[in-house]
Amino acid sequence: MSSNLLLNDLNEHQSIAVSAKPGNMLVLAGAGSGKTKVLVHRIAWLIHQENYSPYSILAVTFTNKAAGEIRGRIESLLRMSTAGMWVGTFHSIAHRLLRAHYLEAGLEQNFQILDSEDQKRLIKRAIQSLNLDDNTWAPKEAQWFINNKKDKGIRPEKIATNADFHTQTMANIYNAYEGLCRQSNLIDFAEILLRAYELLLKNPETLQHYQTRFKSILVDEFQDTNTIQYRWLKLLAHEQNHMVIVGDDDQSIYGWRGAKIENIKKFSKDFPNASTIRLEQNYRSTGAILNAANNLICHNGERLGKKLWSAGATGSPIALYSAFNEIDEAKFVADQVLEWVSKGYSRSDMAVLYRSNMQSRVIEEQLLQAGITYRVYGGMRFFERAEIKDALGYLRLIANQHDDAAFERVVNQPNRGIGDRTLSIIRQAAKENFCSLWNAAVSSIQQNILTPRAKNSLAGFINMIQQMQQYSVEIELYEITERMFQCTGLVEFYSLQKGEKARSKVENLEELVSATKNYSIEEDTEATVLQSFLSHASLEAGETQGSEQQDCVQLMTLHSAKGLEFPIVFMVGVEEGVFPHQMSADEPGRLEEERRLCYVGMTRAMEQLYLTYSELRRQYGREQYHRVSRFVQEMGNDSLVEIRKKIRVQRPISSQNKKFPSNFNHESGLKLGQNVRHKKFGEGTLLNLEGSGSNTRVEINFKDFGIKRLVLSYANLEGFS
DNA sequence: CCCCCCTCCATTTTT
DNA sequence: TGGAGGGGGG
Repeated sequence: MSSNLLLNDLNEHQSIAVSAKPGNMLVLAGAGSGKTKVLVHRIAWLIHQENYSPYSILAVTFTNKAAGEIRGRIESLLRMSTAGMWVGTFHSIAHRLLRAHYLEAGLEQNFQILDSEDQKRLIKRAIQSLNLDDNTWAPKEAQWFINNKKDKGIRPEKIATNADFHTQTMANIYNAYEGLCRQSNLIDFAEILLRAYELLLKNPETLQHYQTRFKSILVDEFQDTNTIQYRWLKLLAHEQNHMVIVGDDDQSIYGWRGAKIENIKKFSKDFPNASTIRLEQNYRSTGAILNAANNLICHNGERLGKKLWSAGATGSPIALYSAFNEIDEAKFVADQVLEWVSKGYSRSDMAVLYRSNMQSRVIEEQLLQAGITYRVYGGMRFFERAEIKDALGYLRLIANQHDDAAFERVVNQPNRGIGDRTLSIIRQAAKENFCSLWNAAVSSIQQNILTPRAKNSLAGFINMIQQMQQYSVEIELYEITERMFQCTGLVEFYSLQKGEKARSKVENLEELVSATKNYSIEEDTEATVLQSFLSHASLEAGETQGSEQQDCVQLMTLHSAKGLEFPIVFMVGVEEGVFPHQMSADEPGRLEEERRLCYVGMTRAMEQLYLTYSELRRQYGREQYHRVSRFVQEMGNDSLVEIRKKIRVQRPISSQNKKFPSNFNHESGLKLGQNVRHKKFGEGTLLNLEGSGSNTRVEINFKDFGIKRLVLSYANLEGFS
């Protein structure tokens, strides 16, 4: 491949970035400026022009999707396999290091990954093991605390002993949780990064090996790196290698989960010889959209500075629609979709972007009513589904009996008579002997401290796992899975249940078998295929929906829209309190992140951007008036045009009125709002009446006792007026 | 031991 | 308003 070909369809700045002499480089790449293209071409350039071995390249991303895209584009550009190249997410690369150096990292060979749900369960156990109340000490909050500390590289012993009681207790929970993880040979997501960092920090020889191996380190979406990710990258840096970081401070929208926008500035400081290249030419959006986006983002202070421009047409102005209520807003979107479809656009050319997931409901209802197919992004992924996690739980126990998280999950799933009573005895034993639940279960069978029934069931369970474990070394992965389904009765359990839900669960389990059939081990480690598959399942949770729909409107949050583009974009709920969100509006820093989120949303649109807001919105069961978002005004009015529609939509009669029309007559002869007297509670007003005959229930607001629900036939009410 | 009802709560998400 | 989780009852 000639250098010409690699630089052929690049603009001046892209070309400079791609063909620069090897050295540290910061590429500030605006939205739609060909960031991935530069990354991919840079890698190709290093290989072809600078004679870098693919083996010496490390490319890091945040999502599997981005990593896959880089891989695919390199492969099609260079027509070579990327097998020797390290291209992956922070987590997958850190995991790869841990696999290769598990001893130095203080792990056992068969360590497995804990996803956030499992993590929460284990934290809950840690809380209980400290004899703390898990209502006062919410596992969710502790989980946040622990992950937050890990993201900053802080271990429990490093948390000041003179800290306040709350922090102290949290540190204790953190510590106890770490103990449980060690015992079960498990690591959570944050731990993968922290361990990999500590591995390199504590083993200079290993560090040196990778420093000399990776001659070029390329990082995508650098503005999203957190403290530990940055430190890890900095460790890998060396005089003899160089780093190319690509990012956009204006698109930093993950501050709330630890991303440090400052890392970009830190990079320039820590690598003073790094050159900076700006990619400002946008190939995606019309001039009108870019103009408004630029205007908006100028309201943020402390920017590195960047102004998107386009060589293309100005296009039509951004359309602003002021809806009467959220139903009207959704109807407007549906109407416009139909109009664009009639002009020849595909439904999949259009996306509806919203700030929070709950906003999708009304939109979905109206699209459904208009007969428009749609797809909602987000939600359960394949490997996160309960039935899949059950199956994986069994596979994990087969791979490692001391995996407490897996043990807890499947020991009584499907029900085999090992209830909470038995389990708490096992948990107690495990706690006292500092051993895994598995060992505790085995010894409590031997010691005869369980009821015969429980003992039997438990012994059966232990036996079953042991047997499957024995088989597992001889047979293929999919055979292990199929056999596991037979032995555990998991598929049978779901297929005996009725309904659409149960049917899809069985289908998912079958899908898991085909996933195991298709799986082939990616890299050579000492890990077994089973272990490797389990890691794969944890690190790559899979698609949201099993099968891609053909042609449908895309519904997603603004966050999940990052990196995507659509000819037509609807940004809905552009109101104060919704966007910017109420909870982010007060703090200047968080407001700026909301503004960046708005910027990200706008720059998704290629041809036409709609902004809609609703004057009246039903939220949390009450109606509230909203003003248009401050962001709209900040966009300036030279690229905006307001759309008006004549039809006004009335809200349907509220559900309460539907249930009880005004002429409602109950067989009891009682009327809502009527005064009644009760022997014990005295006088009150009848609020509600449900059911009939002996099942009739009443809700009464008593003067002295407040609202009570009673069964009418027992209440002996006396009506009066 | 399971199911139902009540209460409480309510951004954004990847790995 | 609606979903999830906890507690109580059958």
